[in-house]
Amino acid sequence: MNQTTAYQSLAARLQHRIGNGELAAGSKLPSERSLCDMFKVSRVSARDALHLLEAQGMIYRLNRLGWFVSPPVFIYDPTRSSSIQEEAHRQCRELSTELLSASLQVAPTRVARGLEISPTQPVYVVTRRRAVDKRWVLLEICYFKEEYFPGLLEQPLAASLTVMVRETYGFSIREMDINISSAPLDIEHAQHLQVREGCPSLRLERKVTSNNQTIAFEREYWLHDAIQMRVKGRD
Amino acid sequence: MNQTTAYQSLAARLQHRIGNGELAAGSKLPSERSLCDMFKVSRVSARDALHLLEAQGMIYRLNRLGWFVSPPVFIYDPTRSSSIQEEAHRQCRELSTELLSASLQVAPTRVARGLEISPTQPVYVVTRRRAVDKRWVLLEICYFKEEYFPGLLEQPLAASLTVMVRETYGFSIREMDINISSAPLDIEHAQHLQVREGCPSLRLERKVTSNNQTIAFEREYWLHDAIQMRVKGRD
DNA sequence: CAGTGGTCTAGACCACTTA
DNA sequence: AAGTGGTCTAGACCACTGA
Repeated sequence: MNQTTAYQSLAARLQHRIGNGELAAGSKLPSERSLCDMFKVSRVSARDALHLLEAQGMIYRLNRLGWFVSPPVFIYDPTRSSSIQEEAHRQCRELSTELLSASLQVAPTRVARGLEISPTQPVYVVTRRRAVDKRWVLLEICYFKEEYFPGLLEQPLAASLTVMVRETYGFSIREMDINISSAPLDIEHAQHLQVREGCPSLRLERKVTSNNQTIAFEREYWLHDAIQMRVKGRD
Repeated sequence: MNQTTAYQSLAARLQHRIGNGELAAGSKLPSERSLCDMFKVSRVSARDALHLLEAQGMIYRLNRLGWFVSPPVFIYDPTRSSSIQEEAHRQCRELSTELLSASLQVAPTRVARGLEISPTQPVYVVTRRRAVDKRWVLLEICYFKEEYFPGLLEQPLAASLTVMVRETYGFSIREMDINISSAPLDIEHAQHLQVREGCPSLRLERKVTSNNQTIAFEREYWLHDAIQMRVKGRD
């Protein structure tokens, strides 16, 4: 009934090669034109197959660089008390972090509302990108209330912020409100992650409170195929 | 720098018409060939524009029926104690439920592990699909431990299962383990939701426990652009 | 510079739905 | 039967990358 079209059968064959390890995780696929020759299909069909596998999270692309086999998903608890760093170590994944910017500036309206401050009040904004096994998969933007975090810009901001909040500033985090949705990446965020504008992502918003004070607000954009979330829920 | 290509400018123009209400939520877009004529582009470019808007969650398609403007996202707390039914009512959304199948059968390995039973032990399996504002957006598969739910197949299974568990069987739910990930729909699930095989979805797995007993396991597949999740987290 | 993916054209046939 | 989206071909040029 199904699997009769050219692009579906090409996708199935590639999937098979990925499954049996002929194409290893992280490795580059043959170029689109090679695939056309190898499998006797037009480039449109080859690309349709690649798009299908991309939607399924089997492969991903780096803008104009090529198509690559996806590594296993990263498992993540957004209500974490532990840092992503620690989590990655537990899963034997290599994690790297790059600081993109850090400054004191006025927060977007929605963030100001989350932080319960006036929209004209400046906050610390820290933007970073993070890679799991060398692939950039996470863009994070953290907003810190100025009053609670004196001297924040002098801290080592490429290191764990969770640890910094806990140890340098002495906050014990007890409650977090979390919001998860699917959202397209805008052009700037997409470029940082080396993907196309509009690429679907999992957006996670987190309001961080300590002793009934909202002290920070974070926004994370995860490439949708790179992450799996675990939440321990209570009634 | 950007927005110079044919498909991007077409996408932008459609987005504008959706934004200003010229194309209302739920309404059908002009056919692909009409768009080609109207905007003087090839069909490939027109489809690229539609795919972009689809990835952004602005529009969706029903297999071979056409493209439609997406209604607002449904907001949902997966650690809910209230039923989806009640939640929809609160958001003034119309919700409908259709029972697809219900039977006593052997559970898949992964589910048996979640339920902490042997892989050969039969469980009640209830499959349903649900629509928000007439669009099928959710496929749910519930596995109930046989011993805790005598006579389950005689219950009104198109009604709220949350309420049934609570009132007919007398369980008060206190804890739930939840797993959220992006997953492609297999062909059977896709057909029930009238979308294409491989279409990305948000998959939610929930282990339901009451008094430290695992009584049920649920799996939900949400169309990724239809839902936003709110989680109240604690440390 | 050669090769890559990204974009694009102008056609075509098929499977399916609706009238 | 007419119209839709789904698939497909065989080309083409461009922007960008890496050697």
